[in-house]
Amino acid sequence: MADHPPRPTIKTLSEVTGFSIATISKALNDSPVVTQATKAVIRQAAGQIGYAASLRGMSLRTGRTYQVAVLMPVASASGFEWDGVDYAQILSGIAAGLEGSPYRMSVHVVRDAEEGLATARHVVEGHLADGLIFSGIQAQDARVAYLCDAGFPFVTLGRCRQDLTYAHVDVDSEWAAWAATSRLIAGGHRRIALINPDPRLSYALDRIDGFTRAFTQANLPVPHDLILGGDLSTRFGKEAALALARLPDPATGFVCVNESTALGALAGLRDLGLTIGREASVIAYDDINASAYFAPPLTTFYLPIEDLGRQLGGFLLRRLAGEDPATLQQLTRPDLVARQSDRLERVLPWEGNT
Amino acid sequence: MADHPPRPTIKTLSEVTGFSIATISKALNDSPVVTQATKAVIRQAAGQIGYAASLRGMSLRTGRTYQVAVLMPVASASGFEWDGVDYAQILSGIAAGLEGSPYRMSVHVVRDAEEGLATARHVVEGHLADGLIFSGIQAQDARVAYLCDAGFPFVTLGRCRQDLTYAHVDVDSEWAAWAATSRLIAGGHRRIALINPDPRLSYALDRIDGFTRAFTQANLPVPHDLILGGDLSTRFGKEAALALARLPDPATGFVCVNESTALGALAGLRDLGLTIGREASVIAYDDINASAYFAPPLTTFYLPIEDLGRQLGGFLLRRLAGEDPATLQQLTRPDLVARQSDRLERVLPWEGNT
DNA sequence: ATGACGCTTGAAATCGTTTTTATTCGCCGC
DNA sequence: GCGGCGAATAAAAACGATTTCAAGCGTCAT
Repeated sequence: MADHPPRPTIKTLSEVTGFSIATISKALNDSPVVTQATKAVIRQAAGQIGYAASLRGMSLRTGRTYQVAVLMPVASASGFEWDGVDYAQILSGIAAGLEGSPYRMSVHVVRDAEEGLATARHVVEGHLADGLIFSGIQAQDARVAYLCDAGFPFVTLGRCRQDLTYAHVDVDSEWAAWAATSRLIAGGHRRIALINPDPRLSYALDRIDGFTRAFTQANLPVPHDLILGGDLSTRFGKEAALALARLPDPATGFVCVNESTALGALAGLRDLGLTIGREASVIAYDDINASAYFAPPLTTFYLPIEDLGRQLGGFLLRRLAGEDPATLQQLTRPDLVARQSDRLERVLPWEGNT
Repeated sequence: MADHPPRPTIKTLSEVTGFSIATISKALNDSPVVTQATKAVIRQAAGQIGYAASLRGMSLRTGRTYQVAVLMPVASASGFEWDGVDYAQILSGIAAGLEGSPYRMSVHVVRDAEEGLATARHVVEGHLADGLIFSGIQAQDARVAYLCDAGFPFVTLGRCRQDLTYAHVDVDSEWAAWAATSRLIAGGHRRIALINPDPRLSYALDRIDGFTRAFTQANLPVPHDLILGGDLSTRFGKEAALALARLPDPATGFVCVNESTALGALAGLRDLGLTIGREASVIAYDDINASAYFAPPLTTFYLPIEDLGRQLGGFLLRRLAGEDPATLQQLTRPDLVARQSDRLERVLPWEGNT
């Protein structure tokens, strides 16, 4: 190991300037008790010798860690199948939202919701971080309940269905599912499938709500038999599409939860010899801009997940500054990106009547 | 905020057991100066009251942070185009490799190599972590050189081309490119393109080497004009394939750097009305198991990136324990996953001669 | 003249560990 | 009987910051 020159501490700065360490500390923290003149001298000297407060020292004294913990879900259950979620982009956004603050980001990998709760507990009880960010919110979410109860600052990507006040950023899944379904209905589809994630997830329920609303608004029966919940893997998308398209009264429209499942659905429909855009239509949530390159390019609802991450980071910072969580809530509506035709081109028996 | 019962410190434990905090500390660190009997008593009591040493305190005293920093590259340059890299899986692997140790993982987002160097410097000089893990190694990599020089423990995913000894995990890209190219040559292709990443990356050069070796071994001229370097985006894959397939003497075989570019290449070739698997063939590196669902399913070389991550974590732990970096080096050969036909089916002028 | 009062700065305590040094105590040898 | 030694534990210093409280020092009213 090469030996670096020892990094300056507050003591070094004290010797250099002649002020006591107490004054130095107060000056650098902009305390009102020290004169502007003194502050100026100290700041100047600090810049001069390249002093930066040691997070370790601060941390021990203040009890704060200057760390933000992020719970990153990873779908090891499905054997690391691709799930179409670019979590790196979310992390990138969070980091961007934290930029300029002294907070750094630590990432904890969690395999499922139970492990998520255990990790949250661990972080809180071990004071491993000052705040928490996580996603994959369930309708009844034990982590949200626990953290609210513990009074620990956190922001979630997604909302649970419990009556709790907490900071969150979310996407209007109900609206998106409604819009996607309505679009397919307008294109002549009647047998529309909803390829959904794990039904315990809050946004899975939101999507079902939107899906249902589209049918009731159009005065059509809701095809409950075409709602399938699974994981986000391409494999599930394919299996689901195959099953749904092989029914006696098959599905012709598919509202997929994301691009990964949509890719699977396309593969399944292709295997059945169906031409997408003519005999079947697929619509998806789009996190990563890949559906533009599918065959055919898919109509999607685009979520700027990097922006959402940025919001998460920003909200957590404000929450840490003491802001009321009730004011830190945001709902984003995804943008429609129309690509492939959603029109069913075979003869529609009900066409004449409309 | 709800108030927790204050977490037990070493002082609490001292009061409970009657031993001094010095003895407690030594006992828990298994120092030989304290008797087995005393250790047993102290450990028992520690378990009883649920004592866990505060990382803050340890950190301040020892100078260690018990953190491992990971530099996560994010391709914001291309406007968050999908790059087909599931960094979450790598992080998951690293976390798995770190499991059981007191080390946690902090993630620093870096946009390019320069920022990577700046962040590495910041981590080292600010003592933000005890070790570093990063990827995207360039042939001449400033980060590797700096960290070697500073004597800071690190492990890389990838090898640079400088004569330095450091811990690393890598994939045999030379071999993979050779194998992919050879396979296409055997399938009758002569105009084979290499869709490569940024040519400053070390593995980009490895791939060119393997590509070249396949041609020289087959006594064929190397089509230097068909080597294109860009980013990992689907967009680049498409643009590259379009350009290469429109040449007067067009490429018919495409060795892509990953599934994202391969998806783009497929889209481009499809736009030109070419049938993949008959008039053109595409082979790729496969990180995420998505190519099985492409049209047609692609032949790939599969990289188990979660395993690589695990190795990275394990190696760093051993490096932190003082192990010689020369013993912490590993090269993995990816597995061939044969899917689509690599055979060129139009009439081959040279077929008669072989 | 003196005590109270601002105003600014300094001394000291504190956070929870580890590590160096000191202390206690029994025992052995002379 | 006493110095010395080894083994076990205790005391104290240190890491680098923040925070509480005290101190110095003009100014002004009494």
